[in-house]
Amino acid sequence: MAYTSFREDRAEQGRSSANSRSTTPGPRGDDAWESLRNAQGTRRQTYAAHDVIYFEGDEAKNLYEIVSGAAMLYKLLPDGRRQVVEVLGPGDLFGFDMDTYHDCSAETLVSTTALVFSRRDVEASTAAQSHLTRCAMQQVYAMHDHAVLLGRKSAYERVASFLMRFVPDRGTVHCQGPSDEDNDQGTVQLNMTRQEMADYLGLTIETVSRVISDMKRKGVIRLEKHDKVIINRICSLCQLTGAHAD
Amino acid sequence: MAYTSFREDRAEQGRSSANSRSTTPGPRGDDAWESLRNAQGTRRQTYAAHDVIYFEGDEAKNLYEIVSGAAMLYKLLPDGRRQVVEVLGPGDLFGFDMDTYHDCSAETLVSTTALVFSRRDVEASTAAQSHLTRCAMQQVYAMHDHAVLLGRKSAYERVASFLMRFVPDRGTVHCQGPSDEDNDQGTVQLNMTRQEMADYLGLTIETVSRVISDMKRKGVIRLEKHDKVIINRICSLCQLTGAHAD
DNA sequence: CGTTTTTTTGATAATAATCAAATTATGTGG
DNA sequence: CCACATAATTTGATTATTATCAAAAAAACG
Repeated sequence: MAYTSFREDRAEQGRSSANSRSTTPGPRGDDAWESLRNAQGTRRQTYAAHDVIYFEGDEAKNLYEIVSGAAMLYKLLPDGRRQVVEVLGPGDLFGFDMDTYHDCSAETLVSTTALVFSRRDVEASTAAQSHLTRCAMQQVYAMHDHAVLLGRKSAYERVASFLMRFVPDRGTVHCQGPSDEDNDQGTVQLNMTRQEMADYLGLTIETVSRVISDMKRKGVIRLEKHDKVIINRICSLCQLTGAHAD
Repeated sequence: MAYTSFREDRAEQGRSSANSRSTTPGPRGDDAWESLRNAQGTRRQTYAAHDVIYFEGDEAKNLYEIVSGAAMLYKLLPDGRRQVVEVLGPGDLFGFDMDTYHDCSAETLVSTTALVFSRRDVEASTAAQSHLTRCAMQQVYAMHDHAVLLGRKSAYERVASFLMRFVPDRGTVHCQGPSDEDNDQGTVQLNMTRQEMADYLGLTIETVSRVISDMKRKGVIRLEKHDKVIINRICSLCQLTGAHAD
């Protein structure tokens, strides 16, 4: 089993979890959102890897939805320190700081296709607001988890948490353990450089590298070409995230 | 001039900044929100200081709006490490993880009055969604800033940033400098214990205490009774936040 | 006024950053 | 396809920052 670090299924997941509480058959706001995708002002845009989509401080005119690929949002301190605040994949929305100016810069990690919505269209559609709200809430959730990682986890725990994030159906509250007890492997395609990982995890590039090397030495993971991580036992890696009691 | 650490004017600020982009005279969603405040299922609740409003994992039935006072949201790791992820004041909304369960615990910092909205009412009002969206976006903004603080700032910079956060109209992009060049003082009433500050800033209680003592020694601030900070020169403190080039 | 809690201070240890160099991967033109 | 140049990653030695452990001082409370 192999999967990329940016789940194709994340949009679907959000949708289904949102529905789980509702007794109505389909998502309410998503029909409106679907029609926005075909609106006049909506266009499809492709970017190369490491293209800047917008800079922090640019006027916020558009809202973006990733169709395929991956992007990151980051902020810079004047002395050059960088913090990557979000890593986004298909189905994720960004740029919806629609009031005035973008609070972050946005850059692709790999070659990416995105839908670009105009502010006018989104604001005009009250029905689409509920989809927007749900996405914003989802991001607040993700940021809460990330605050725990940045504020309270060790370097080892941060890297382990980062890798686990890209393993589907594992490490979450709903985790049912391995489907096959004897073969609990997984493959994660890292679409980020060590520097990008470091800036996301609040570490230096050297520390990230050292932790990965150490995990390799301990037999937790195996590498293929620096950017492909084979997890030997997912459960073992999960134990290293700090999210488990034992 | 004295002000509490939890601005009474924050709700107003959010509203006015939201309007600045619009040519319509009044906020659109806020009328709907105002009517929700008087809805059937809405009640007013008061809490003592350090009351738990809900626990992480509790079913999310309600949405809360702080009328007066202050609260924090936090997450715990199984070994007891705590991260305070948000500090909230009047006008702020929380608990809107309405899908399933609360992702954080919520606790008051001081005695607090809140409006409690029922999930049903909020979901029924599509117009109110835009207010909800705006609040969620505002929280995403705040979390981005906090990620920079947690991931990239030193202990000294974290404490300085924390104090500056409660100085109105200063330290933001819109800061116009001191109104009176010779008297750039300010007073911040800390409504948090050292432990709560430490858990918010990703530090230990000892480090927070040491930084504050050091700022005192250097003449940047002055203390009154541990929880009242007098900033001698706001600009000097601002220089210590890491957000300035020089 | 004594007790309890919170905060501060001190000494030491641990973790991760920094500085420096080696190694490995990637890309290019012949 | 290979040699070379360039960029990214890894590894090593050392330092800096913050955590931890321990105790004293100050504040809050009944």
